[in-house]
Amino acid sequence: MSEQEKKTENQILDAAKEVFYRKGYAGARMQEIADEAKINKAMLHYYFRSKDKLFERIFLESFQNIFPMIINIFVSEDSFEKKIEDFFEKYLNFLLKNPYLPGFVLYELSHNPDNLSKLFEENLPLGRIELFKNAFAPPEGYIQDIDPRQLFTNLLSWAVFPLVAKPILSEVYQMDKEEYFEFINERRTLLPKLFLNSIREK
Amino acid sequence: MSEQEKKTENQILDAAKEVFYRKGYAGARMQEIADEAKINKAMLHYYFRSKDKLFERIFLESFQNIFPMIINIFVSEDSFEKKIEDFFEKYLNFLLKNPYLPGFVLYELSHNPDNLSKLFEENLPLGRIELFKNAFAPPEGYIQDIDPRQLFTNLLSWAVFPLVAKPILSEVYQMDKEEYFEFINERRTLLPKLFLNSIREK
DNA sequence: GTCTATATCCAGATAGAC
DNA sequence: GTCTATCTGGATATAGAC
Repeated sequence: MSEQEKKTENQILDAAKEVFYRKGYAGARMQEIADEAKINKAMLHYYFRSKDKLFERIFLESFQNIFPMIINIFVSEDSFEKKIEDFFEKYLNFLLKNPYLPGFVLYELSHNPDNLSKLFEENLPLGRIELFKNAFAPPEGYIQDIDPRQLFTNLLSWAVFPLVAKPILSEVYQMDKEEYFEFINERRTLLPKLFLNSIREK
Repeated sequence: MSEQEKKTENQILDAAKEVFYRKGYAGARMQEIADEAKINKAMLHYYFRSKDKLFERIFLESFQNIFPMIINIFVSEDSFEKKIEDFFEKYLNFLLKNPYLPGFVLYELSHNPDNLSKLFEENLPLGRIELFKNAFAPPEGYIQDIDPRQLFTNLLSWAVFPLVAKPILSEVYQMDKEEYFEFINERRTLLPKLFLNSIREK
């Protein structure tokens, strides 16, 4: 593949990501992607054959981007507290750079649950339940009799939801883009404290 | 309006809600709504003129359903602890009965942010910031120097996110529909404890 | 008010010249 | 590989008979 082809392909992929993230699969238009990529509509089909194929490419990349970081953090040998800190620090950082990603993946998954289990099998390590049980057992000093999956859900909720709900929350709180960014940014240090507090044995 | 008309209209509204919730605005098809309502496609237009108008009706109703309960709970004269308990109890109960509602509203809002502020102005009480400041000031015994909006965000995240992310989480946790329902149900009593813990002064 | 048939439009995809 | 022009299917919407 020539340099020029590579460049065009990347232009298309960037544009497609942009449009699919904003509009979703059903709402996206090939014409809009072409405009955004500053190329001709026919070229899209030349490079990617169909809207489906182009979408699949974008979706898979996005999907695969979401999980590795979480898993890596939790299989590490660090202390429980360090894992929690790392999670919020790194994951919020990642989400701030890709604010539309979680909403996109969540939405498309819940509207096309068909290949969901296949997707997970192919892209996530087996034995993921055991992984949670082990990685998510709070040590002494913390409440013991809580389903680790509840705790993990809480962790994820605090990190992801404020980005998915950005349009609503920034409206309710009357924040502009920068203020909301800063609001999320504060959570990087706030959430580890609150989360550990929430399960601390008294 | 006759009884028969009323009945037909309700059939359509129920069907439209079902389909829009599952597919979103762009993905929904008038034909599918007609089938679901067991009527003719032309009847849809006779009753609601256009897809846009039908959607608007469904969306507005859904939007208005989400907020009143939250507000009512937090402007009550109950103790802070009671408010938190009430919130999770009632709101999770509501969400369990309407599992697709939050995802639908979140998604459509983030993809059509145009009329968002108008929507809020017309459907939510003024001075909502003051409302949060007052309703969300934790009393003595709790950490004081945290932005109340952060706390409210945390509250909402724990309640709403697990439903929006149901397809993913139930897959990761390998739960079927009933198990996931029970999983959410457990949170009604779990979350108040954890949330209050998270901000308790030591 | 309800239906069938049809108009209109638009989006995805392709043909074919260069 | 890139473009213009065009095909085709499908979706919203309407006309018009009953």
